[in-house]
Amino acid sequence: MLRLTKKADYGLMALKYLAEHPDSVSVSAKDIADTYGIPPQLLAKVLQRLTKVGLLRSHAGMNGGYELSREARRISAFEVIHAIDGPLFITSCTKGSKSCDLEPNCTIKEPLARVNESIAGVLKSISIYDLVDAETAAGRSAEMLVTLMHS
Amino acid sequence: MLRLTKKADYGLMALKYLAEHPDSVSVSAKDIADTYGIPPQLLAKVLQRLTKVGLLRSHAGMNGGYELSREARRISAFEVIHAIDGPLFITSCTKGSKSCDLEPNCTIKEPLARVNESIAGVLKSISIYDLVDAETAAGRSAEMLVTLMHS
DNA sequence: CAGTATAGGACTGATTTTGTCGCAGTTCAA
DNA sequence: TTGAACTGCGACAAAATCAGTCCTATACTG
Repeated sequence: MLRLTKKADYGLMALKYLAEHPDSVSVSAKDIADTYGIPPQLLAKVLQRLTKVGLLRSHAGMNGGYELSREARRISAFEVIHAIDGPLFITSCTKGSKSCDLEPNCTIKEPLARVNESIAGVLKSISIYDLVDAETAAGRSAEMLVTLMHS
Repeated sequence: MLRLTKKADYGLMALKYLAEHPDSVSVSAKDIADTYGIPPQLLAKVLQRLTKVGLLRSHAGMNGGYELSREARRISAFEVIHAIDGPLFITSCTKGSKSCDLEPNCTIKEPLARVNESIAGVLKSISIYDLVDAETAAGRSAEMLVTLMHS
């Protein structure tokens, strides 16, 4: 439960790949798909969406491909996931603007909104760069938070 | 994306209801389903599962129903969600014990494990009681964490 | 122009989620 | 002791979502 779609996974992996290859001017969707064994056309769509929201810059034609539009350190996992999977709602009732259709009202929605924010916060604190170098400050801070919350 | 199933929602709502009615010896699935407009048989299954994992005590027969097996303060949202939706994995690749089937290896899985733990931590810090009284310490601590992470 | 890429719509199949049905066992109370 | 009101559970059906493919158009390079 509570898991990312494969598309979001693919997107994060692709961005990580791009962050690891800053030398290459641009990398094609096929290149990335091949190295990870991802269906190329599916990854292409994911990258197209990430381009649309401005996280990537695309370059059509021969030797074309994608590149990060910002440095990896300034792209959060949240942005990627949000772009691909849509808005983050932990409760199944909150569908966009419309309120819960359950009778009196979804009495649980409001208190869980905080949880939602907490999770979004965690995701926002993780950058693509953190995926490359797992031993980074943000990673450690996330760990710290866990222990902090357990206390 | 990243949302609970309706079953988990129903489960949380039901537990909250039970926490709000400690006077009643036991409440039937139908009672709760009626007050919230939830399909009764579906809620019944959810409650059966929660009983199975020991969060509820059931009582068959006339005037039967369910009651919390512990005080609301000592039942976490995590336990409920875990019981209903299964283990919490943010990456779609981590299916149980088996590692990712993506080619070299899902390079993203390991760094996201921390995120997973952070989210689990947030969920563990929220009790059923917190859902009843949204202005509780744990709720505030969760809020605090969000601001802390944004800094 | 030929080849390689992105852009994107339409569509199909797989998987998951949601909800229903039917039946067996339990308890209570008239 | 019988029937109504419950839980417990497996099998199914319906609906929604996700994953993946196909096809066509367009853009850029040499």
